[in-house]
Amino acid sequence: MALTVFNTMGNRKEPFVPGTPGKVKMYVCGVTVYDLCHIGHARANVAFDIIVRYLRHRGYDVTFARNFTDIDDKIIRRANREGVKAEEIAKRYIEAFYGDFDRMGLLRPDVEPRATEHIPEIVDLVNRLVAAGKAYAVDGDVYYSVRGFAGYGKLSGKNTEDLLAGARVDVDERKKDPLDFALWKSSKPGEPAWDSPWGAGRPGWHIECSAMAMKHLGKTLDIHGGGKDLVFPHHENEIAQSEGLTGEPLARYWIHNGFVNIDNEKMSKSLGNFFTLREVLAQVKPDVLRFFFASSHYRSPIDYSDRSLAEAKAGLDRLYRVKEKAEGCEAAGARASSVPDVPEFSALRDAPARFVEAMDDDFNTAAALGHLFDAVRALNRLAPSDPASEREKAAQFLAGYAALDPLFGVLGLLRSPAKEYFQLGNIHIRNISENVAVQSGVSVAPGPPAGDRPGEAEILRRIEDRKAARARKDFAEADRIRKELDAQGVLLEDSKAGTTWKYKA
RNA sequence: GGCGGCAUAGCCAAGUGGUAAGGCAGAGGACUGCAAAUCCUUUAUCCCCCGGUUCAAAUCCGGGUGCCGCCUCCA
Repeated sequence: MALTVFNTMGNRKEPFVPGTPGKVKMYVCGVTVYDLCHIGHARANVAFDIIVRYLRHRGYDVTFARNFTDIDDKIIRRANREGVKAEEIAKRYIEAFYGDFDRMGLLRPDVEPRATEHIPEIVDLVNRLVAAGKAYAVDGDVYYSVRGFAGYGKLSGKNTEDLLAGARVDVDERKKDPLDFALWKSSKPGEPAWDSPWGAGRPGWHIECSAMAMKHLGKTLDIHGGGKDLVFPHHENEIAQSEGLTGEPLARYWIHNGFVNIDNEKMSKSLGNFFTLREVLAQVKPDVLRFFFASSHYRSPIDYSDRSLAEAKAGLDRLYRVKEKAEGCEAAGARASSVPDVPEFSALRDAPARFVEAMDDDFNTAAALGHLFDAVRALNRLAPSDPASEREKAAQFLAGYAALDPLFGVLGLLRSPAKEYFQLGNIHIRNISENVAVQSGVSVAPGPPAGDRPGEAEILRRIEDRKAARARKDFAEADRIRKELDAQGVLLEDSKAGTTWKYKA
């Protein structure tokens, strides 16, 4: 079986064949650091995180690069508004980015180039484009001549005539052609600036990616990714810049993720209908968001709502319950044996192969999850109600779980111990987000009233009380205690091995 | 105006020619002192509508309808 990916270039699925067998050079467009990340950014980054994890699972040696755009008009505007330096804004939001995305369990890229650290490479690239007659300088600005690049529009399926007809932007008089775009922008007094052959200025938005991709990964990438909104003009322009110079394809495969919608409309800064990652993480654990993203295909739009998050949480709970049981078996001293070779457990035994089959089909995480749930049902049949006394079942259960664990890992799920997932309140999370909110001047929706819940010591004491009541068959008292805790957001669960507890929401 | 995508049960969501995965919610049963969890059974005679191709279509073709995205900074 072969991995196939949907290539935006050509709009179809193709067998995945990297330039060098076994190696994948991947560049994903990162964020412009002028504000906190929203869940749209989260989706994009989770999508590519899963792609990287899967490619590695498949045995590829992946070099993953993702940039920070740390200089641009929006950063400068914000800096002016706050009366601080642009680099300070960039620094603040890069830190915030890590704060949010490390919690999401996103792999750190192997290379994380920043535009401001590649000015010489950018200037050099612009210089060569000018020398090649592909670009021209006017009053300190440098523009790319779109008409001089025959392939313009091949990624987005546009042609230059239609683009002109549909142009909604005021034409800059200094451009030779309305379609031309800036490679280098001259700076106004007080703006961040770097020296260049055309005077003081800063890079245009698109050129940094061309320069950085070329420097760190070479002329042709295996995968170039980003959100759907980057197809035009960003990636189209990158192609013009890079291929205009090298004459070789910028990327073999172009992968673009779909949007997060709110009420069926694209979530975006300009529409104002967005939630920051931070707000969301104040209310649900990072895994819940990851599960939510993984339950749809990465190219489909997904509608974000309280309900969809709640459903994601319910589904994820089911998976964590399996992990909880595995931890229970381990704690009881069981060691993995093997899954019984009978048809009843075929879904479990076949899970790794089915998972790969689904993921090979353009990273179909939704189908892959379906197979994992099938496997979980089979695995639950092996679950011992008391691991300490059912040694054989416990050993078989552990064997089954061991087969699934790496697959969950590919999706970045079940990263926490189950005890933590079920028993950790999110008080600490609220504190973190509130602190950062103060720093960045961004409001954060209050999380659930986690502070009202009883702590572990208190809960264990009540469990002991209830145990005593049950021992003397005083079920009215036992039920009263359980209901009381239930009302406080704590769920008690009895089993042969004893009583355990979980926070409900 | 140009280009592209989507429409599957109460909700979410896979499925691109062979007779509807999975999750959530719901119903019944088993287990349990009772719950919860778990297991078993069950919930779309049918995949927006109308034509067509085919032995066979949710899946292909044509025509509608509805929704969305890009064409402007944007994951």
